[in-house]
Amino acid sequence: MIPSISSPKIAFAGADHDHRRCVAAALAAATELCARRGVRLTELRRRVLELVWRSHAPQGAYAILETLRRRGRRAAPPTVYRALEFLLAQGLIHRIESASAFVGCTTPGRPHAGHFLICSDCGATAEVDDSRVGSALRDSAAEVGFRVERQTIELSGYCPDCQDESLDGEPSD
Amino acid sequence: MIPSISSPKIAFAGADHDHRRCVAAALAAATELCARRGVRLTELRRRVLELVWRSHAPQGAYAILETLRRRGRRAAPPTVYRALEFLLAQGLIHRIESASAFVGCTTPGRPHAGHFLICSDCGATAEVDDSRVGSALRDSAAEVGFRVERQTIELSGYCPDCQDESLDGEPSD
DNA sequence: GGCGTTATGTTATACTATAACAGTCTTGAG
DNA sequence: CTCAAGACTGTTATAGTATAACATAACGCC
Ligand SMILES: [Zn+2]
Ligand SMILES: [Zn+2]
Ligand SMILES: [Zn+2]
Ligand SMILES: [Zn+2]
Repeated sequence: MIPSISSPKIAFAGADHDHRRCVAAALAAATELCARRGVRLTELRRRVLELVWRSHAPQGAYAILETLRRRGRRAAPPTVYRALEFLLAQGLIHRIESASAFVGCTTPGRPHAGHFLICSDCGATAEVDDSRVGSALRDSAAEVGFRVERQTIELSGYCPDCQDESLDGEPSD
Repeated sequence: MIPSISSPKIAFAGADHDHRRCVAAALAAATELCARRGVRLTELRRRVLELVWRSHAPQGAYAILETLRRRGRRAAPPTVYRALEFLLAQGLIHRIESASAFVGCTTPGRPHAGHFLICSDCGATAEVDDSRVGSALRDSAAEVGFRVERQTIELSGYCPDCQDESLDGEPSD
């Protein structure tokens, strides 16, 4: 195994990527998925999903609310939280506990239990599903007789882009 | 491998254990540690630590506040949060992000990055430090060029005691 | 169109956490 | 011992996150 020079796996969307494609793909997948399941991706839910996908950094509920209002929609906290609740239930978004914020799911459609890499600098978040992590956790839990139902795995640190920048002389603060 | 009959590792304090010993041990360790580091485990901080250790279930800041007040101490939210901040900095407690609550550290004294098993039924929480999990996560992050600074790993599910109970006929909900 | 169900609007409130400043206690230098 | 600097705590106010409860509106089936 010679991983040294080979390009790393892609996990973080580059700073230059065409994000409109991300959003469009997420909305298309959500539309298809909800249709297949016979649940309603209403206009409000679609707009909230779109705002969650506004960036790859987790979005707070009140930031979403604020934007909805600026765009002319009547909205209060329950408006947003109910939409988020629906999107969570459908597996279209995830909640980042350590940030009290929400991020779009990159592989909706089937159950999956991955983990998140969250850049402390730019906020960019990558969703990773690594079987080694899952099995290590399952083994570890099984050894003490614990039955796992839900997992929250969030690693904070620095994404490739922000590590590079810190070399360029920007005082890390 | 025949794990069936062999007793599992101990991670969860049994429902019957003498919890006063847990508290006493935690306070003693904290006293010793703070003395060695030259930081002050004041009366308030000690009392807050004791209240965090009131149970193996994570304790909310406002529950601690409430108890402090009932016991006659003048206290407001900052009183508690400042003490919790100190205890976190000294590694005497951990914050459970998915519960916005705090739990005593079972192995204070040196840096460690383990994970938590949290019973959805009784709340009991076990702190586990499994090298396989750590290395799986580190490998996984390294492959995508992510530099990990902090990790939040919280597994929700059912502890051995509560799995047993659910078999005893108690309707699961 | 009537009607049950689902979704959204609206108001109020609970829960979690921190800012800002004042007063008190501890500690060590002189 | 005294006092000044720093650390700790008290106090008030407010920010940020989330939900309860009830009213109204939209949908979808008959
Ligand atoms: Zn993108
Ligand atoms: Zn970054
Ligand atoms: Zn105990
Ligand atoms: Zn339990």
